[in-house]
Amino acid sequence: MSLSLEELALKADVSKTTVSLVLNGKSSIYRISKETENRILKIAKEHNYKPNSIARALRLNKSLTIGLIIPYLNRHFGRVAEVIEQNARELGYQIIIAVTQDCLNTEHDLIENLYERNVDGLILATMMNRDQFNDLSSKIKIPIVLVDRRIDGDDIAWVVSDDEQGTYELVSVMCQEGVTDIYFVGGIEKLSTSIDRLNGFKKALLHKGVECNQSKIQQIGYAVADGYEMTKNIIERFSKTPEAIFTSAITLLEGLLQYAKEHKPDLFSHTRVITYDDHPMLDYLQPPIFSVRQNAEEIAKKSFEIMHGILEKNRSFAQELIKPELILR
Amino acid sequence: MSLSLEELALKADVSKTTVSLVLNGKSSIYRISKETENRILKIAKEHNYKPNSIARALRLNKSLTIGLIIPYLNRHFGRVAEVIEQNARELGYQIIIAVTQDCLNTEHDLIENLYERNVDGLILATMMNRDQFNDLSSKIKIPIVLVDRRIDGDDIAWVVSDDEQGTYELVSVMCQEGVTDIYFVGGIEKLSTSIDRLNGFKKALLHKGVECNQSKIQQIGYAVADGYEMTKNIIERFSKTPEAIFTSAITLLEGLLQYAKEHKPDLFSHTRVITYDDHPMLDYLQPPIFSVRQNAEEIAKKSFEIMHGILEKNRSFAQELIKPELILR
DNA sequence: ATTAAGAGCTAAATCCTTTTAGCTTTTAAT
DNA sequence: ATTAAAAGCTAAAAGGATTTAGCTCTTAAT
Repeated sequence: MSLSLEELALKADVSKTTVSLVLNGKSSIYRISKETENRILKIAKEHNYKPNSIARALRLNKSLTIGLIIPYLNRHFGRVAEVIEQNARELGYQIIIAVTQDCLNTEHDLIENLYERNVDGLILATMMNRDQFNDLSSKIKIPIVLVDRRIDGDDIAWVVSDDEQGTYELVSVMCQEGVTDIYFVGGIEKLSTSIDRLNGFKKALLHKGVECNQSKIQQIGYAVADGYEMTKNIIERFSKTPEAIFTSAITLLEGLLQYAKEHKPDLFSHTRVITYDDHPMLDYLQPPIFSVRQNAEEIAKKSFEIMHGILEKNRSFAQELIKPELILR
Repeated sequence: MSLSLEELALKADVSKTTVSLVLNGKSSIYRISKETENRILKIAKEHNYKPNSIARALRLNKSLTIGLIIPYLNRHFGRVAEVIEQNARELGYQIIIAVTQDCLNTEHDLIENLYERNVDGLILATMMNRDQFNDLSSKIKIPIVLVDRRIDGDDIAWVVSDDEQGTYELVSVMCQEGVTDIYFVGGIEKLSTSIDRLNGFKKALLHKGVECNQSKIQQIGYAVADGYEMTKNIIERFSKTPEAIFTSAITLLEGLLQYAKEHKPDLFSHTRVITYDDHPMLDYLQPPIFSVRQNAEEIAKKSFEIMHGILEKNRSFAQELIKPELILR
């Protein structure tokens, strides 16, 4: 590494206290003379002095490090992570990423692990419910910002896509076209993403005067295989092919496509498919699949902004719904 | 945070030295009695003692943190990062991710930044050439493992996909079918990924007795827009539509698809398209696009393995070519 | 009874910064 | 000439772990 404060002090012929004060901009408060100040600054610059971040973290009890815990580093969360990282770095923070694979136990382990490793805050795409989260909050004395998946509560900070509204608008487009026999291919039931998307789905139908039949709703999980399974159920269980299927994540759409390719090549001639989440490759699929694009950049930006506000400007929690965008092809 | 060594020592009625020795498994070396040892272990367990990682890092000059610098957190690098993270965590390491956006200056800044932040090693998808890398190596006293992009050199550790072989095999499939009028849509020219893929490309043609015409080779960059541009060049510059186009990354394929959609909807009726990198959505595109799937998991695993070997088993550098897989649809 | 060896443990230094409390010297005021 | 205030700087502690050198007490040997 580079020089230490002490070595600088030696070269400048002052104490390390003086060097530290000068470099931390406290010269005037401590009446360090302009001359000494300049000498120190010059020497520090010449030697490209950088304070040892670990010693600093120990003394200040502040590591300038944020933990980011997400289910996967897939397209969506990869983009979220990328943007959080850039925003964080600009303000002097580092990001430590950890991946849960949507396993609650793993999530708990990772939180504990990062907490012990002295991160200053956690940004979390959680699987916890409210009780679990409250338990955690009482144990952990660093700020937490939820991302992508929210938990109801007046004092919980979160930034999520407006899943309900996005789904509502997308499904409404179908309804507008007279298509109301729509099946819901959903993810992990208890997550806010599922709850909100299902609510938006039902609302759109209701708005058209159609009560949603419970048998048209499936919720297994967010894996590709789950999408395959649910599609299979829909196709095989009902004699009539559906007018439309809504998949509530891009992975579920992948599962649907896989099933269709293997067992139902003519699916698209009878059935419209729409999906939450967008993907550029959808532009090249026949027939066109309408989608809802989440604004990953904005989600990322806001979530770090809130974290930063809590850490440095002692703002308190905040909640943000980020508008997604309809993509009609 | 949890208790400190000192507080534990107080409870166990011994010095903090003793506690430290016991917890670090040095009881017998320092002749700590079984009785004392057990008492300390019990108390430590009861209070769920975890050493303060920052204090430890300061004292040991070892942060158990690895920096991972990659161009983007896209599908490929996202998966690589995810697997590196999991492997690292199992062995007690954390990963700090930073993203260069394929900008050399950013890369330099990030390396410096992570180095100052006391990472123990760097895993790097670099844009540097050999001289730049040597410069860096002489300044930076931590191990570096290159990933995805290699730099020639006997003492440089890297793990990359066997780009030449993968491309050779893929292009050979076309040649086997009698298609030899193939265009190369390439990325950043000086990177090993480009050099190796181009070599594989040429080799496949040569093997079929076809000398590759320089005018069929384009190399701008790895962005989607670059793929669009190169496709445009190929289509507009030559009167005859090509028999086949090879895109050397999935982003470039996206650019091609975009151009085709906008300006050349019948491209696929005349032209075969093949690509480096795979993507599940390719399964659902018409016509089928052959591809080469990189083994991101293996690349990730090996690169952390090498890093870990250098850091803890004082092995030296190593180099690994990971076999990719042909996907013929 | 003295000495040597061994058992069992610990004081203090170290890693590098930050920060508090206070020291010495100069200048200004009476 | 004395005192008070200001100027300019620093010693030392703190943060929490690791590690070296060495202390004290017991036991065994002569």
